[in-house]
Amino acid sequence: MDLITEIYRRLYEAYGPQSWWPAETWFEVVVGAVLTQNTAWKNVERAIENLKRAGLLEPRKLYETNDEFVEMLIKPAGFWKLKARRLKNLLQKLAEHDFDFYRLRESLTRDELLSVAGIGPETADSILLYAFEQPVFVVDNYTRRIFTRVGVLNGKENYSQIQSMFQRAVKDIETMKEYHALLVEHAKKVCKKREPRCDSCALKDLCQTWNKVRSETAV
DNA sequence: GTCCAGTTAC
DNA sequence: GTAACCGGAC
Repeated sequence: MDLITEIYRRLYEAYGPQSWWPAETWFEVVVGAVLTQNTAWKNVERAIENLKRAGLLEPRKLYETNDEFVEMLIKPAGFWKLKARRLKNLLQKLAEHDFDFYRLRESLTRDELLSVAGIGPETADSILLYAFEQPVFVVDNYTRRIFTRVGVLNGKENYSQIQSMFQRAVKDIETMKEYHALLVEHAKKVCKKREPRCDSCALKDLCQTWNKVRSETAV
């Protein structure tokens, strides 16, 4: 069994099903994917709640709202001026498909998303996978951190190289959704940037970083 | 590498 | 105080 599959099994065993993305509608996934760029999810939740209360978590409504009002509502998520612009850019693209879920799911391509200013590979793939059920693996900073520490990556691979590696091992959409969610959970709870909790890590026996520390502190 | 630029964790 | 946060553009 390959390492990628084994790590999935370990994480699933440790954390259980995550049932991602945490959102009620496809459009909430889209908005959340933009707002969470380099931002703690807790702050994104506040921004989404503000949009929801204002009745703007609906594509046409948000598209027609002036930027200043949107900026005010999404402030808790940070980068507010930038992200209001990015949401508008993205909405303009969705408008080309009449904001229609089924039409978008049929015809919205990755290249189209990447052509939108402010939508990079991770945001595009999050939208494709979690909003429109397309089989793409989402690579984020957490994925890089965990697999670099374990020793599968050397830290110099680019996005598409890492994505290819996962997509060779994982084929079905549900596992792709679950795997990324489990990596996020693991990175937040255990494989943290500062003071990782290696002692309680489900991957420690597979992890180069952990084994290095162990061999150096052994008597 | 730097900017963006709010909120929490440490 | 400052590092970190489900990045992307320049």
